[in-house]
Amino acid sequence: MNLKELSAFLGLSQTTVSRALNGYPEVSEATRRRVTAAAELHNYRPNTRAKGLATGRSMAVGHVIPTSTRHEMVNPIFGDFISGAGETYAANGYDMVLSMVEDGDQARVYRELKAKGTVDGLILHGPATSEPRIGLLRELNLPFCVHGRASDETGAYSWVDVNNKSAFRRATELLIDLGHRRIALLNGLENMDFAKRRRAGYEAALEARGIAPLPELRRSEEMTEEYGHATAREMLSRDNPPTAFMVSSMISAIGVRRAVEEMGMTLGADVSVITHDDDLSYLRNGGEVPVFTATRSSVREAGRIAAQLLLDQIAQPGNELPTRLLEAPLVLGRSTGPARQAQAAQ
Amino acid sequence: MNLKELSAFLGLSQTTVSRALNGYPEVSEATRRRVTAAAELHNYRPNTRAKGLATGRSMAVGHVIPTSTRHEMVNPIFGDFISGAGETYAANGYDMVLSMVEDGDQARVYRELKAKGTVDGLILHGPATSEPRIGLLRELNLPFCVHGRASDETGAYSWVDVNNKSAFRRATELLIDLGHRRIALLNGLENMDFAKRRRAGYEAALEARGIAPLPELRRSEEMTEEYGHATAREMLSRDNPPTAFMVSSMISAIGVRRAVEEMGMTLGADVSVITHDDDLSYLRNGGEVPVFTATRSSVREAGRIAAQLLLDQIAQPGNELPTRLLEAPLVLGRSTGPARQAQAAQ
DNA sequence: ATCACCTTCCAAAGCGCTTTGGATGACTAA
DNA sequence: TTAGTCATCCAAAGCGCTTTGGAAGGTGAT
Repeated sequence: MNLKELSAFLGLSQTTVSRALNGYPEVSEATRRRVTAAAELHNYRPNTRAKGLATGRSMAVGHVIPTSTRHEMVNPIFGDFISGAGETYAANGYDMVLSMVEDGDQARVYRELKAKGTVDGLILHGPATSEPRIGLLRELNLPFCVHGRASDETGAYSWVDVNNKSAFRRATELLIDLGHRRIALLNGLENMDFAKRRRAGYEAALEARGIAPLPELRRSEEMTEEYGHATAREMLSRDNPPTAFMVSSMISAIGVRRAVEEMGMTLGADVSVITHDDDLSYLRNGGEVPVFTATRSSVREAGRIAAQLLLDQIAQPGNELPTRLLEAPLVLGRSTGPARQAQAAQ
Repeated sequence: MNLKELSAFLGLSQTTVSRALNGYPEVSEATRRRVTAAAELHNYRPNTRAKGLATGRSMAVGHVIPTSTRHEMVNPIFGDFISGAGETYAANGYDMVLSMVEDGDQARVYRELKAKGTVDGLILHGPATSEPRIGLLRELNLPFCVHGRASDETGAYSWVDVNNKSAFRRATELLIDLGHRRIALLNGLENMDFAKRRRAGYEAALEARGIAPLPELRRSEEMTEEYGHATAREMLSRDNPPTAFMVSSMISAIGVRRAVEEMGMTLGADVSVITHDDDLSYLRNGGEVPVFTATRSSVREAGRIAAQLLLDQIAQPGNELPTRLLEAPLVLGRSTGPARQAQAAQ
């Protein structure tokens, strides 16, 4: 059933039917009711492409997901982020189109999405500290919202981010307060902006307490379980091992826990761990007392917000570019406790 | 830049330019080269909506991801599956549109996608044993491919599935061969088809060896880490605890491991665990010797294949509905070993 | 009765593409 | 020369919708 058929059925012009369905005032209430009833009856939905062609809008937003052939890693947080964003889109009549793109091809894909008119706007995932995509999207005149920030970017742009620096600073301070001095940092790849900020928070806390950050206690990799496991094993086997770990992801923290337990130690007693917790739906760090002490921030909620900020920009192009900084509270779990040497000293 | 402008620039008709770009033979090679060069120069890409309107196809396929408000669970395998599917789509010029939909709303969304003409086909995720969506899609005349199967469905449909039954049968047999008799099954929700098949494989192995499947050693839940942890703790605290676990997901298996180690036992020595491993990119069970003995099947590869089967159907509507059964080899890791009592008996 | 002014509706153009049904001219065969 | 064939190109219709620019009819004031 299309507009033509529906208006023939009603004995009305396409104009009137279209206006009735789109809430224009030039239609009497009586006919509007008649039209909507008939549309309902025949399960009429305007064809997306035709509508888009006529209005010049696609009613769709794009998510370009970087995948690298090197390690075929799909960021485990995408599921939750996209799920949150999807809620917002659904509530506003937008579709979400996903492109999986190899790192090098990103620019080409952005240009194509613009030229083909596939989407009205974009979410930019996984920003590096220096992020050429931002300039490109600005130049293409495509509305966008970044999940994260790009430290080196000087111009204004819309973003949603967690306050990574303050979260990691507070978490590190807690470890110091518990008597830990040798605190390792298992970070994500440090060309990623979030990782850079977390490291900054970690180092700020150490330096504020007169502790020198040690390069040998700092690692920066793709955040897999095996990374956490291998790194913790290696560090804990040293002569002067760390007594605590700051970890950038639950997945890697699980690897750290595996290493700790393999080596016959106990988490929260022999070794302390604080992780960042994205509050993933399939990896809850919950219960009355969480397993891991963690800086927690729901990435699903971030998705909801980013989508909303983007839709706002699309609806009102002239306005100031919206941003949102989310705080990540430090929740106390069972993976932290006083440092061994501190106990001995008391 | 649009067709009109491009053909004006070239001094050709829109017809000729369109034909040149789409590879029709009614154009001389010389003009074709001229046209493609100009298109390249101006970065011309045909508008998706206009093209779709003219051809009646959207060049997009839909993925409807079920989300339930009850537990807000996003299946952790979606990221990898979609990543695989996305590769296939990209290689064939298709877009992927995602809808996050609450369970109850699925039928409505399918009807809408059809009526609005948003997609040319669909991937059906998470089939239950009895799956009304299959009948609906058939009725809507939308090509689709199911990731998984639906046991109760009698008609033909296209699917890609892992041989869950034979995989879990073989895995259970291994545990029996190792001397285990009390083998627990931590399954997914058993209205899900895959879970039903895994249970069938597990029970077939037990019964073939004269072991009665015990209801108290069988659990069926959403496959979270906490589910694995809580269930293993509870079962291992009993008077007559299981000596081995068959687990339906790595995430839950990680929870089982946590419980085992918390209770002062060692995986592979005191308790054996075999899990299904979807070979997720962020949760590799790899290395020379994998952590978990597992039935392994790449869900990313399944995504690639499902997408291809769907595109084949769209391209050749008349053909037989393609299906594909993937075997999941049993890979030996460090989480399995001979049963304690068996050792004692020897 | 006349005019102005709403209210309610409609015909037709246009969005950017594909595709049908020729038109044109060059070349070949008789 | 004439007709037939081919290669190459084009004008215009159509995909399903929105939106512009009226038209028709009803109402109230004069």
